[in-house]
Amino acid sequence: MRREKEITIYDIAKQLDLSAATVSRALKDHPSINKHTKKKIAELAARLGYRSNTFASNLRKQKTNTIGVMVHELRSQFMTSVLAGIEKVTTEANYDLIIAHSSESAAKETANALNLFHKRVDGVIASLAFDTANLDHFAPFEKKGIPVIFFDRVFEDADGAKVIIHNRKAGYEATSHLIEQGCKRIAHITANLQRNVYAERLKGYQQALAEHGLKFSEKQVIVDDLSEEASIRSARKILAMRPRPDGIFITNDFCAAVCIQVLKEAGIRIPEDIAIVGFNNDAVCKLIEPKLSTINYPGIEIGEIVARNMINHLQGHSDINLTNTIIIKSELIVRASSLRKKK
Amino acid sequence: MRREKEITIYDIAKQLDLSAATVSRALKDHPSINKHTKKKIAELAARLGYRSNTFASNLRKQKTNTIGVMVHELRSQFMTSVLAGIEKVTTEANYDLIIAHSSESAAKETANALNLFHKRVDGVIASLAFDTANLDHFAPFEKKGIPVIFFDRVFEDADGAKVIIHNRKAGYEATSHLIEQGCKRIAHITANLQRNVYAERLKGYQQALAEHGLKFSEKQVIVDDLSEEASIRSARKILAMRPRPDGIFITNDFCAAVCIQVLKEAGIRIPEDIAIVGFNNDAVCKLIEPKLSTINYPGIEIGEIVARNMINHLQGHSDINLTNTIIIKSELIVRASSLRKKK
DNA sequence: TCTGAATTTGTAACCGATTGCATTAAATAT
DNA sequence: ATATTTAATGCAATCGGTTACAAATTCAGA
Repeated sequence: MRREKEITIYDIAKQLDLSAATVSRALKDHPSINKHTKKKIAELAARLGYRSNTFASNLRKQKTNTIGVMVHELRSQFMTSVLAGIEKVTTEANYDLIIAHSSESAAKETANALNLFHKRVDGVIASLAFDTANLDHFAPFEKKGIPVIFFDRVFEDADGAKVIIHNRKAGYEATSHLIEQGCKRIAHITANLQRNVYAERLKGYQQALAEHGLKFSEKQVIVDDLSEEASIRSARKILAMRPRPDGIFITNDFCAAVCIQVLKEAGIRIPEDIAIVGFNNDAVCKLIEPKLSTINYPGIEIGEIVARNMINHLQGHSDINLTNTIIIKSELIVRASSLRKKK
Repeated sequence: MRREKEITIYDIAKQLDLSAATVSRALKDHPSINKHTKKKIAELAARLGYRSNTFASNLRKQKTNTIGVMVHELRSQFMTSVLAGIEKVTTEANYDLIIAHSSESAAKETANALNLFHKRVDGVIASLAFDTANLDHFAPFEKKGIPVIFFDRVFEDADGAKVIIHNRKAGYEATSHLIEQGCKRIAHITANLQRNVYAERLKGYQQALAEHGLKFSEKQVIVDDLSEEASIRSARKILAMRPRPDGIFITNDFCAAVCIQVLKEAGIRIPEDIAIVGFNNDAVCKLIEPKLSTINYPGIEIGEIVARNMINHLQGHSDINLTNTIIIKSELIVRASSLRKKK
């Protein structure tokens, strides 16, 4: 298991009686190298199993060809879809990814940002943690001119590029749909309202209520953390409400699935007694009984668009500093959990 | 947005009238540097916003501090759990990850291996694609002495380190459980039998049948690809069997969830008419109706153990070439989908 | 045959951190 | 006061690829 010596451009140069400069240029198809020479070099390189040393190259070029991705959680359908989309685009463009996840902790997010900064990523793609209160930890990137693009969880008022869906509109559509299905007392289960996604969905919910002459009450809004335990807690709160809600807009499919289960066990019929709309269009929507109405939040597309913008910026084809916000289409998908009226 | 000049150890050295060597040693806490000097250097480094250049360091040290992870699919609970486990351990040890996924294609897997090889990862952690037929594409790593550890989908007979569960035992327990619940005609839905995980589970299934005096028939084994469409196809095949099975051991939870849905729609009662056991213990198990019995396949632990072994090897604390196979504990979790008898 | 341009290749200085081998200074022993 | 350790720091080469600039070669046109 003795390691073979690594082949360098100097080895190739020596064998062909050329200079390292010529080999270097030939291997990257520089126009001023003779075609015939290029072919000889390429052949020998292949035969010797030459592999370019990225570190030497990066050191000299002062580029890392690496993009940092900061996410709040890896283990959700949505996030893995986003990552798959990012990966597709960046791989094609020959960029590496460093994926860092904060486990929903602002402290860990700060540490991750610092780490990526030290690793000298060329750009950062980020979705904020549950309790992130400001963007100070992204300041070093800005100071050095390193592009940062946010997606999903963002500060909508902050400067900087972001890719999001129209959360308010989505919340509005989900709630309006419940109203159209005859719901009069619609509750809302959501998470930390400091996060734009939840705050905006709430606004959409309120707007729909207002426009249809239903009055809004803070008591109908349950804020917790979307974990399994929180979901059970939330469902129990719904059961305890008097009068009981006849519709719920839940800001996450997994949470909705757990709630449905608790409600069903308590003898509630869905959608007859309570109609429910979730959010994200995770695979679980189609597996539970009844199937879950939801808002389609297309992770792959989001990932592809974020990554495409990043790459274009890094390669000088465009400038994200001129872009502020990109809004991706999302739409309501109606399934059995909210369908009371036959068309 | 003008980029500030990057600070190097030379800048620090000059300002303190020291040599770069001293600064380099001080920053990594080398014992032969005076405590007082170290403190001065650390302070100035912090004040100037110094960040070490990984490329220069890697180039000199001939190490990348990067581990390549090759997976067949990102978008499953199991795999993201494994990744979370790997990430936890490698981050602590200050290693980066490059994650490459093959989308279940052997061709893409080969390309990924080559890519990681050129990126000079220090080690590789891999789970094989659906149709990978040999390990030739890992030969370059072996030749250079780069450690490769396989997990989940492996070639059990091949040399090399691997981390797996006892799939045959798991298949045996799942099937035995169904038999104990009174099932007489037990079908098995699985995937490509070239993959050890499926082949072994099948063996366990056969063994359980044999030991309990039930006869095995190839007609009771359905092999497809575990996608949603395949799962529907498989469920329809079950419905068409005469006599109809009264128990099914399905080698994947998602597939089992889809099957249950199709069967329920056809009027089959679960578990009364057909009892079902899945595999993996994904979140979906507890969300569907009835809740799914399954084999707990602990992704996080697998990831942590694989990564821990890799790091220990890389740091010289142990040698994976002396290890062959690590078997992780897995166990049957009984839920409503298979529970016919009350205790 | 000679000149200027075009083509092709070479020279050498980087990029920034690491480390074996001095060297110097300070402390201890004789 | 001198010899011997011990502690602290410096020197300089090295890792491998890139690129501005210089040099050599070839070719066309006069």
